[in-house]
Amino acid sequence: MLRYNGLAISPPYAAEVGGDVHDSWNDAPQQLHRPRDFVPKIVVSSPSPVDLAPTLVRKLQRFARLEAADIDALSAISETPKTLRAGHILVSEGYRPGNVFLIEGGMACRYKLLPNGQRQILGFLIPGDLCDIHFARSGRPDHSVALLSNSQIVKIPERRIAEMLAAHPRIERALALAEQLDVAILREWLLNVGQRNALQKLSHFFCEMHVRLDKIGLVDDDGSFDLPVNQSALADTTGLTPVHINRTLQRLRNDGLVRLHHRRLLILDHDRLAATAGFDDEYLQFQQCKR
Amino acid sequence: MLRYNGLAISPPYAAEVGGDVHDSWNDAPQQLHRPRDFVPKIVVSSPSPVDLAPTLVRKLQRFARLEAADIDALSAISETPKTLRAGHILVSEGYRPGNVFLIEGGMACRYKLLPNGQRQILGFLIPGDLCDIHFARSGRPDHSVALLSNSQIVKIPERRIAEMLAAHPRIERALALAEQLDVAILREWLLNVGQRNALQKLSHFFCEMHVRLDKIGLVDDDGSFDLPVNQSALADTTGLTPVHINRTLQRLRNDGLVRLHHRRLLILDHDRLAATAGFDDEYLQFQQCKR
DNA sequence: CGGAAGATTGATAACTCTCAAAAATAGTGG
DNA sequence: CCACTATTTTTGAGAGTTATCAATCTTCCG
Repeated sequence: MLRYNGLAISPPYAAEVGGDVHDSWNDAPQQLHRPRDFVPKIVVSSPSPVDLAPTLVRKLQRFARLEAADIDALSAISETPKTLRAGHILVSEGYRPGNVFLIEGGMACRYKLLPNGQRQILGFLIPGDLCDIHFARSGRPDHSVALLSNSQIVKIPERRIAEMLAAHPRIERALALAEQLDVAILREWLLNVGQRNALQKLSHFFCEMHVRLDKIGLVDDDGSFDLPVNQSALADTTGLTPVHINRTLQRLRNDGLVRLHHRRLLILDHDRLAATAGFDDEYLQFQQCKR
Repeated sequence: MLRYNGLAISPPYAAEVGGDVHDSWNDAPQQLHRPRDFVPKIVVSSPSPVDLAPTLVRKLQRFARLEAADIDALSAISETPKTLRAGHILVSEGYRPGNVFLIEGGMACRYKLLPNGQRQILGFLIPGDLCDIHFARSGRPDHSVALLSNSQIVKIPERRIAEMLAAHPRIERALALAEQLDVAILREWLLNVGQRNALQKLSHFFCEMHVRLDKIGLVDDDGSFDLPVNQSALADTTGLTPVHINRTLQRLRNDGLVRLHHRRLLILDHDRLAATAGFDDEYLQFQQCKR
């Protein structure tokens, strides 16, 4: 039952169990294992002063009709992103971050650890996602956030966020709605982990990431996208075991549904994948401004 | 794997699979099974005009320092509660409710259904809980809410809620924080269902309900409280099977930890229960105004 | 090339599920 | 108030999915 053997818990997470990371922004990368290169496939954002936080603006426009002043404000709070390495811990459970982080490129995940080292991944943060308005405003975070790949991260001081929200109610509303979507995803995950079998869990996760990344233009024409996870991370996402993930992955591969190689997922037959998952993207369609 | 045999899905839920309930406020009770009496043990609220929505005010005061005007506003929107029967569906997935419901007494649960009838319970609503600000403001609900026991429910039109929130930012903030707590609970549930074994899952759920109900004064001196669930509901809460819940419950009982009788849970040894669950109530302590 | 992390495989165990039936409990109606 | 019925709880046996353990192979990076 316990799984604290170096497989499930990669060094950066294990290190944190007794750690006391506060603001690791300028730290040298913490991970002991080899860093994986972040290959910005679609978003080739070498951010220029005129095009700051493009991912955030694009995302929020799905939830509210932003005006020029709003977009200016968003640009004003967005510093140039900094590239942090895979394994970097943005938010550590119990320690008030004091900052909000914006994922400009790359990927991160929320997770909780059990005292014995078991890890449950609670969600994935993709470009445009903010982490975390509420950590900053209230209490200590009840979970941690770490980078899955080398990622471009914008750090925004808590105070500037607060000022912006106060001055721009449309942004505040858009963020609140965006968060509602995150909660809807969380609910679907509970259903996924609680009720479906291994094959369904894994394929459902793949379908969800496909839809989410497709919305922000990170899926290639051939239906492939970056998914910087190893099989342990998939295990901690679905509540399964790395070994069982391996075997389930093989089934999906042999059935001609997906291929996961070089931290990229290729969906070969989207319809059949969705069918085996029992996937219905309705819960992801929550947004105010449909186009 | 499938479980659509009358055990897991009680009639009211099964009936809803193909149903189209919108506003069932004045409907005759929908459930086919025998209604369970709601015995208001602690809250003996025969609500008088001067003491409306006491549960909501008390709850929100945990999250913000409300002033007299705020409390007046809360009283103003609160009609006299109506007693609805166990099984009543307050919110039905996909159908915009148009109202917000306040649980004044009794208990309800959020849940999602799979096409084959499997049900995952997503959370419990206890007195003082509101359901659901966000359903009203945006999109269609992605899950349903049903009463677990005969309950006293206040119906509040969407528009009145919106007006109140606009006029009383402290209330809005308190509600937002209250919702953050709900999300923290949801995250802990995902950890629970994903990573713990049957014994831990069940005892963790019991610990959580104990803390939540204790905060609002619904736990007796002897450590017992109303928990209007059958073993199928516990199964759908934890992602287990009714049969396995039964056996796990027996273990807890034989170990002298809890007794569940007449829809009341008696915790015999709180410390040992928390120990077997690996329960840490930190995630439930999220609140702005500690006293 | 060397070493570490990750993926894969095989054998075995364990937890949890399924099925089916019996016992107990609670609400219904005469 | 008692019999009657539906629901819920309990039990047993057996099956199945998933976990565990341990070794090997592969890949990646320095």
